[in-house]
Amino acid sequence: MKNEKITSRSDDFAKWYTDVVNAAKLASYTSVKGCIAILPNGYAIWERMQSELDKKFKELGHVNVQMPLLIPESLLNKEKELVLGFAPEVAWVTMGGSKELDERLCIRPTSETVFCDFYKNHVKSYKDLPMLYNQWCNVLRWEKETRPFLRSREFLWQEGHTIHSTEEEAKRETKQMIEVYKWFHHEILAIPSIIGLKTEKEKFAGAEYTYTNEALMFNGVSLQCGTSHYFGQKFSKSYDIKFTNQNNKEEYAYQTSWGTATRMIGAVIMVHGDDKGLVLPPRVAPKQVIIIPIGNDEEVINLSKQINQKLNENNITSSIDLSEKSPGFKFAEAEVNGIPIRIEIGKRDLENNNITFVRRDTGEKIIKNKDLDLVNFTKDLLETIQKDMYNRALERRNALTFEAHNLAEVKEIMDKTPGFIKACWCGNEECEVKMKEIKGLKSRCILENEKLIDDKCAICGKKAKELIVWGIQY
RNA sequence: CGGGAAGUGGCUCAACUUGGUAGAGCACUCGGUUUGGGACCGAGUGGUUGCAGGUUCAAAUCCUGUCUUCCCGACCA
Repeated sequence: MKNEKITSRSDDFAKWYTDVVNAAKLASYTSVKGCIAILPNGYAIWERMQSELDKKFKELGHVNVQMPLLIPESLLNKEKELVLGFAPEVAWVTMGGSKELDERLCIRPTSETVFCDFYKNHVKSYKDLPMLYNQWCNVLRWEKETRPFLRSREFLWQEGHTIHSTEEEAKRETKQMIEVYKWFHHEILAIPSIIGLKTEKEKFAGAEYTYTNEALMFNGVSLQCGTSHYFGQKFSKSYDIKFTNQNNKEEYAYQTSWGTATRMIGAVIMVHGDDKGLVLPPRVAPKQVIIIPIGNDEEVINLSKQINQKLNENNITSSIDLSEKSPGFKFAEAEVNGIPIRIEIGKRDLENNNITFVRRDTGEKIIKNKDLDLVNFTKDLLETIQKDMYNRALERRNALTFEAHNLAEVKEIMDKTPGFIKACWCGNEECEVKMKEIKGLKSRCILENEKLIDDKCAICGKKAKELIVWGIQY
């Protein structure tokens, strides 16, 4: 008897998604709209993501700091474009105890302003630069429609804020960090994302330009998974951040910021999950192996414990399910939780000198002699699963990536399925607005290194300037 | 923010139309038998019906407001 029903992914994708979040115990709703409780299973995934990203950030010279949660209104107001961009979704603190505050404080939706305020007082000389700061924190944005992980009001993220003495160095940082996000998605999350510039209309408020990392979910809907912004001297001029350069002249500093959030957990679910629940890529799985002994036979339990210990001693995260549940229950639970490899050991195996490996991604059962080279076999299998998951996701993305040469073709594609649609664009915002009329299509990003597929804009027919990937988004 | 649906033990739902003081399955606890795809038998624990107010002798049930969730749309740095 099933106690956790998961709606089929093909019947109702949205329902399937929330069913998986619940069944895998990743998050739970709370009494505040858009503020979810991230449960141990969900948080463990976030910790794996943090640990991989944090390591990479530090390798590249970044250090972690923690800035305040509250931002005085006057400070926020210094950068006009940023204020205009964020104003509709900012929450305010107006009272301190029972006393009304002289100046209201905003709960950070992002921390450019606070970092600028800090840099203003701490950047004196070119010798102080660059400062490569990052913080792991929560932010609050008063979203109207919320969904667990994908769009919540409060969410966890990291925001890097760097400040440099030259334009060139800051631009290099911007590009480098979007490449980090791409690397992370491809190598760790097994998600074949694409990166490119946002159009003027879609870029971050206050940025000179924005790079984005865009992933395609199983149902063909896009999800922005990480952005990296080049600010040039825009913020440093608004916040008066000057340094003395090598020629003893005052100069405004050059800045960047980049961030990615718990939304990536949603991406992992929607790219890899199936009707049985979550499927985790081994490199981000908090538990890579679960051992399920069948029956209470002493020999079975002992062998299970030995295997568990050996795997853990060799940097494979393994655990053993010794609960009183029936084997079938344990199998189903391991599946809903997305654990990449399940090892089954029962009397039947022992009699034949076997242990059974089961892949979560394919369901394939692999029966091996129990004297196999356990550690190397498991490591290889985990790598195979990681690679296969990436390739399947890539195949799916390719199958949902289309080219269109005019609006009629765009409509025809969208009538069948959403996806990434490559089409040329003249650079005019009016054409973006027009495209949006087709089921809400927006430009995801500009493809920089691909040849134009047309010399005309697919929307207005004027001279094409860019090749754009269009899509609908979460 | 507009349109629609729904909130009843941890979960899924019944009782609501026709007001009379809440019931089932699963989960949980205990005992026993089991264990290769979500085990079985027996005995228990647990809710005053999202929240607030109103009508009434009496409200899960009728009315008003509000909050939360889901779907569609708008918005989404």
